[in-house]
Amino acid sequence: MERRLNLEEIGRRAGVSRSTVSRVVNGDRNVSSKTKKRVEAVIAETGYRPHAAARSLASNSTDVLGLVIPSAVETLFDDPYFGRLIYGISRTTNEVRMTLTLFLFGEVPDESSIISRVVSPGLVDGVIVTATKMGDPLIDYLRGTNMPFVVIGRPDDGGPVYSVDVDNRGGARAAALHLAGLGHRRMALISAPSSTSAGVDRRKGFLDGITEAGLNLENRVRAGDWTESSGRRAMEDLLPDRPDAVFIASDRMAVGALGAIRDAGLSCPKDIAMVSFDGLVAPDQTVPSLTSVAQPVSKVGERAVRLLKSVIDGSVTVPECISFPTELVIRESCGSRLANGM
Amino acid sequence: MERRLNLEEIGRRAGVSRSTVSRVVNGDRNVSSKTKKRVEAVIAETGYRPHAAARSLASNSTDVLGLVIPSAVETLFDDPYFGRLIYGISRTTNEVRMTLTLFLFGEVPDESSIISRVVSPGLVDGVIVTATKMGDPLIDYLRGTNMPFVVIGRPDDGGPVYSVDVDNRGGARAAALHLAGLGHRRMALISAPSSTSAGVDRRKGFLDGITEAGLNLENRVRAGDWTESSGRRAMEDLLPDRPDAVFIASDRMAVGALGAIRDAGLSCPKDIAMVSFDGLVAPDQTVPSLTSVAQPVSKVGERAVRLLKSVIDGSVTVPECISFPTELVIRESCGSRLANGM
DNA sequence: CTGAAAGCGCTAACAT
DNA sequence: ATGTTAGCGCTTTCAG
Repeated sequence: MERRLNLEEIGRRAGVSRSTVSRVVNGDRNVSSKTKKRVEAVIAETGYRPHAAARSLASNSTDVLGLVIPSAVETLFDDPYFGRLIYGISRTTNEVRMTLTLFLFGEVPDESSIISRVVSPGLVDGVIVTATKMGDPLIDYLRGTNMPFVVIGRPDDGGPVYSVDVDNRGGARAAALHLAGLGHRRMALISAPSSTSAGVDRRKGFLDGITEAGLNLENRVRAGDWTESSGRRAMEDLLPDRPDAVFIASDRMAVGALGAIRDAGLSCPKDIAMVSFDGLVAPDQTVPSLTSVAQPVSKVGERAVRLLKSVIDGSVTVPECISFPTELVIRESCGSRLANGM
Repeated sequence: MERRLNLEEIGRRAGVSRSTVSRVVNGDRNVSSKTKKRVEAVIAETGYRPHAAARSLASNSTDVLGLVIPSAVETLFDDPYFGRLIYGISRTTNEVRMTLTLFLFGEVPDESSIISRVVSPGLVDGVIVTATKMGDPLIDYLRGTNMPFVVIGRPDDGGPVYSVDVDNRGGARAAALHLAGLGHRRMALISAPSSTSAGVDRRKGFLDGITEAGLNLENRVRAGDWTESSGRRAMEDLLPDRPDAVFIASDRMAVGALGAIRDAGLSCPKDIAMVSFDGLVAPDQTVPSLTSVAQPVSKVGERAVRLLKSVIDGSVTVPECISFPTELVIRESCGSRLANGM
């Protein structure tokens, strides 16, 4: 009859106690190398793997971390942002030898049942929360639990949290100043939803720059929803107002806008110059290539994991907001190479 | 002093035993409604949540399922396929009240350590394996364990597994016949990697159709790697051979190819007709809109979850391969509307 | 309908 | 360096 493969059984076969086997498995130094060899041999030949749940229960730590993505179902398919972010998070999670659990909120009815699972003790050691809508109750809810969490983005109410963000405002401001420096006067904005912190900050930053340059937008402002088609529609809607340059709050929307410009028989950057945000579209994927405010997405993911780990193990205890700089990557769509005679 | 919140403590406060509380939590019918009310009240006011690890250990089931995506890092960012698939899987996982854990293999060194975590008992009840390279040892490895698993795609060696796939071959064949019916004779193929089953099957299917139509491809075949830029390069490389129509094994690559055609001063579909595969690009995202063999990606994900659940709970015990039909969605890029005078 | 009691497989403090 | 022991919080017979 087959015995269940556990510490006790491995110990029996190796002629040691279960504690010793546990020590070997966990790399405890207090084991003679002779014993260690023997135990490792038994483990190898039996294919023994420790039972994760038992280990979690006894050690009160799961080595699992959760990634919560609420209400972003539409853009998740369409925007390379989340793929990149998940990649950065996943890679780092592997690196620190943990496991990643994904909590994707789709429709609203999911929400409460998922939330309660997120904070269920013994499932994850901590969570990363991303793409939170401004005023999302999730943050407050998490504050009320003792589940460690890190927010990606800027939580709206300014309350103390651990967070990782990029300098959306500064990046968008730089875009405005760059376009103004190129001589554009009738600038326009295609913004992202003001329900997200990135949307709000990029809008503010662009307006900062516009104001600094002594310009204004008049009515040349349209709202997109991160999707390519929303960018196209916004651009179509904007064309009658004859902007000479436009800042678009995401690459994905910019790709849509490029289509609208082309369809209207106009040329970017000659008729309309364009700067977008993200830096996630390769130069050879669009004509013209996109001048874009690049954000280090996978670094953000990596940092969020490391920060969360520090919060979990108690090495960081005072809320900190990490912000990564953004960088204006100049390519063709802004027309500055043309302007410089290149 | 604060007591730990567990079954025992809830029972103490409600004046019942821990067993009764457990019954209430798990919806056991053998509890008087009076007792049930009282216990539920205590649970609500204390915010008690059962300890997942303890539950897993005692019940020998985690209610967690794993999604394994090996070696697909490049396309994960770029191709809407994985977003859609993850969405379908995640939605269904929520629906059946389970939790989803993500195992993303990045670089090779990750692999063995992740694999061993995947099959670690007490972590997940079963896994869905996707995007497996042909000949990937992972399938064989999983066969050697008693971890339930479902493969998305077609495992290469034909051994018995539970799998969910789409009719790649039939769909690609339909594409060939459609183009042939439109009168094209110098057809071309931009294929996907032959290291993947979808790549192989779409290629075979297209060749089936070409042969049936009494045509051949001569040397008008190029290989892409699923990315947009590979599609662009392949198309550029193909143009000197003057194809009058091309089948491209994925939408993403087709978008790249469209750019190459445009840059060459040619027109799709007038100069080159095009049919691609996936049906994942909205009609308004490209000009012309893509005629594409649509596959029901999120349904595949949903079915995989349900099948896996059946395997886990033992209600399905004989390996079955589920295949979803594909559907040729005719839009502009194939030129059939022009041909019909529409 | 409810309670008592025996584990699930592991960790960690303690003892030797 | 190794073994002993007492839980971790839950489910699940088994009694009653």
